[in-house]
Amino acid sequence: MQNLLNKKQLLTDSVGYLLEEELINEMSEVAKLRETVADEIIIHVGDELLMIPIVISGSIKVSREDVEGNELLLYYIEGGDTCAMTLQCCVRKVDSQIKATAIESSVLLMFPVEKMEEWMDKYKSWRNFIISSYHSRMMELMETVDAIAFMRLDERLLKYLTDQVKLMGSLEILHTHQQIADDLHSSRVVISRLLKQLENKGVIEIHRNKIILKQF
Amino acid sequence: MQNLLNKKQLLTDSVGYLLEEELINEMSEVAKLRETVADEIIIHVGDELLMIPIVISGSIKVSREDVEGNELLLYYIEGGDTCAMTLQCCVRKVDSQIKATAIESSVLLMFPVEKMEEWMDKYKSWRNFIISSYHSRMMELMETVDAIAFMRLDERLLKYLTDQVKLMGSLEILHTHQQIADDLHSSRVVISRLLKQLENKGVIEIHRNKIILKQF
DNA sequence: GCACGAACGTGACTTTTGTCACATTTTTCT
DNA sequence: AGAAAAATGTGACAAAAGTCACGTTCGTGC
Repeated sequence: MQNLLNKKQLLTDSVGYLLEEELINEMSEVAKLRETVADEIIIHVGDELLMIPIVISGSIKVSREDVEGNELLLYYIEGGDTCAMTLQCCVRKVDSQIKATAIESSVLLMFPVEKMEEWMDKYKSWRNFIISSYHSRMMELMETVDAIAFMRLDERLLKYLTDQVKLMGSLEILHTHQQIADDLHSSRVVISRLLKQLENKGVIEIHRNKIILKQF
Repeated sequence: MQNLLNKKQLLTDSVGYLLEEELINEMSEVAKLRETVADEIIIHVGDELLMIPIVISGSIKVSREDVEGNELLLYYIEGGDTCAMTLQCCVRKVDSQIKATAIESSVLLMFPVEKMEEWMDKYKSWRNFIISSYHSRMMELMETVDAIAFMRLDERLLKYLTDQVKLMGSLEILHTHQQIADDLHSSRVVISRLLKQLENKGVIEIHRNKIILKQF
């Protein structure tokens, strides 16, 4: 019971301004709580998707990974949002095309597909929520396409750093050069080189496992 | 009256297997017919979106374009499909982020946003149609991301040519090297060079304004 | 303290892609 | 036919990014 009240509170705090109380109540009843630590992988490429997550707090990184292990960051999902794409993957019983990783300790609530489909019919607010989620993801994906297609790697790197700062609300980026290289689908050596250039320009400070953005 | 029956027929033929008759009837009443010739631009970047198209026949090319005139093909929309993204753009009164071009003479039916929102509440089949459209576009966008991020230009070029062949149902690709360069966001010289390599390998034949794919 | 591994720095070189300049061919328009 | 425009071919060069090899620094655990 405490648990149920707890879930309702989490939902009210994160998506209460979007969804009506009756729906929140229904959601509280079927939600499964999942807590993650930083760097925990939530969904692997090829996973069968049985439940759909809503992010309550924290941040999730969604990335693409091909057969050869190439990786590329697509977008982030923050508190109060969901990855609606998983819904259709679920319905169509398609395995996950993406990898989802918590980039900080996060709280998720997981919902069964059947309920989500039921809510689509029953609640207008839910429909708006899902469509809006699709739209946001789509826009973010377009931004990613823009970056890969039109920007040079040094520009993408700077964008990555500022995005990270905005997301985490801290000027300190706690990543190794290798991790950044993975997210941008580049190599460690190249990223180190470009970071050094940014340091020489006075834009960042490089420390072990940490980069500090000096001008924002 | 003839016109109305005509629209109903077009809708039945293209999306009749997805949407119920009552909805098709409603759609026929508000649809505006739009016919395009090949290479006609249907939506420019920055256009205010007032109506949402459903492609009845033909093929539409959706591409991204940034301020400096850089261009990149994102995906195609074929008969029986829609660009659901425009719906949300419409609702939120956001200007178009993409350019849509007919790649052959095509027939579209245009619908007002208000009706589309109304149908979202009223018809389950419409909801599925829209969600499914979002999902397909998302998947295609991911494939594009994969291509830009993980493939070399020669591989992307070959993929572009085979995609084109599949789409148009003809082994003859009626494009100039410049057009291909634009779609892939590269330069004419580079594309000419890579095409010549493909010709030397026996994969294609190069003619003026035309490329013939020899092995598929 | 020392060994070890992880993270980072760096020079030399290669591959991929883009750019420039100019030649050639084909089509279009008088 | 002849001029102009569009499409393509090509060599030389430059820039961006990736790769390789190896060195250095830093922190942890024994």
